[in-house]
Amino acid sequence: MTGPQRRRPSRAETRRRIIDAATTVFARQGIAATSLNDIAAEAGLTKGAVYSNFAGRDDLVLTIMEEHMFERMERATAVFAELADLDEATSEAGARLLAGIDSDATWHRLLLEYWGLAMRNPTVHSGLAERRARLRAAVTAAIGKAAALHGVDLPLAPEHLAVVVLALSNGLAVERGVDPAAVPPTLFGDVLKLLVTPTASGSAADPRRPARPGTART
Amino acid sequence: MTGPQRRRPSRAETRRRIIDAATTVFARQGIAATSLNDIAAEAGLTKGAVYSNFAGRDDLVLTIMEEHMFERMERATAVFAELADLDEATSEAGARLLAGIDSDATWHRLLLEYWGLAMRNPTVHSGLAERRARLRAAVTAAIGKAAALHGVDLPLAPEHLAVVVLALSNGLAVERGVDPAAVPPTLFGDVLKLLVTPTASGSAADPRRPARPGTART
DNA sequence: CGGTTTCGATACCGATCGGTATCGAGTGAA
DNA sequence: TTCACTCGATACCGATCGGTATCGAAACCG
Repeated sequence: MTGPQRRRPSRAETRRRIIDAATTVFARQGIAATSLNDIAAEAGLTKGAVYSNFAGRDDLVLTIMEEHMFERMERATAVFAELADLDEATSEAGARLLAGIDSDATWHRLLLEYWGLAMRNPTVHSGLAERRARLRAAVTAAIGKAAALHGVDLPLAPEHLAVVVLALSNGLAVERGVDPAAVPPTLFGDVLKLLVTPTASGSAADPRRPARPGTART
Repeated sequence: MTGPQRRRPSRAETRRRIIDAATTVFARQGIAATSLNDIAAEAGLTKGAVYSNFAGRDDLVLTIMEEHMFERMERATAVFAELADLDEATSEAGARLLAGIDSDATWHRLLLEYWGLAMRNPTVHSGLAERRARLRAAVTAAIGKAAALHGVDLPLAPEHLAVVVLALSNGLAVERGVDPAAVPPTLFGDVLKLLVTPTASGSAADPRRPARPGTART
């Protein structure tokens, strides 16, 4: 006996092959420049297989982005690991975030292109907003936890700090894509350190406190 | 006499109408989703007029982005105006930058989409890199000038601070596009303040510098 | 084994794309 | 007034798009 050899791949296998192929081609060409034929060809299948497993192009794109966003959120919280020293924690987190910018460069491109779609499509926008809010909440929690661990008074609210970290992650990815030399390896960590270090004049989020008297010039 | 009435618009006029129309349609639909017919129709012309004034679609796109980048660079340096008080300067700069994020929201979308194209097209990439380097230099100079004016020792090198400001501008634009409520109006200014305020433990970018002894300054 | 269902390949559709060839009206100079 | 030239409208091209209809083989099931 040759065993229970499948003559036809299971539906789940086919679907996964399509998703993986689409991910590959999206990373190579971008979402807008990729046709269903490109995806099917990459998967060694035809358009028929795609339409048998997905409602259409939009459905396929949405599925892929959802999956990647889910996978990515889990890693995002792991960045703010529990380290004993605050300086080490910030520089380490910064290093990991910058490393993520490089290793997930294609992902950043995809996300920003998807963001562009979301800006013009309410349905896509609401989906992205929901995912993004969840990611923001996760990062916020991780930051708050790390701050409590090191017993530091953050000059910014954890939720605001989370927004800044996410913004920097995307923004620095853009700058690094344009000119890698413009974004030195320690920059993210340096900025992080400044953002978590309490100032002599108190919280920046509480502007009622007077400015530093030493530098006051009229 | 009815005067020297032009029976046919000048070439420059037609070219400008096309550029303006393309800018409008790009802002509405994005670059990738806009066809030459869309542009021509918006301008009240036809494809023939476009091909008579531009080498092709890519040439038109490049022309528009170049023009906008040039216009934008001039405004970027004006953000760091000369204000007497440092706190006021940072919050004012932050407010202007955030206002720019809102008012130029469509521009940010266009720039990020163009960035996505540049990531996959070496020619576009080099052009964008050159423009971006110039913008970075301009912001760097403006920051250095403002720092000197206020007599403050920046914890980060002006050129690095410029990169962070540019990154935050794009990154916060993304977050604000997803969820405006996630980016409070004072956030940019608050972050800026933290980034220009010397820390008690010394400069993060230049650890050799000793801790700041009070307000003493060279 | 046989009838039914599933699934993906194939062929095909209308629409639209960027780009080109052509042509006629508008234009400036002789 | 004439003539060479400019410039944009028009018609058209091949290619390609997302999507659909169909059909045969494999798989499932009683």
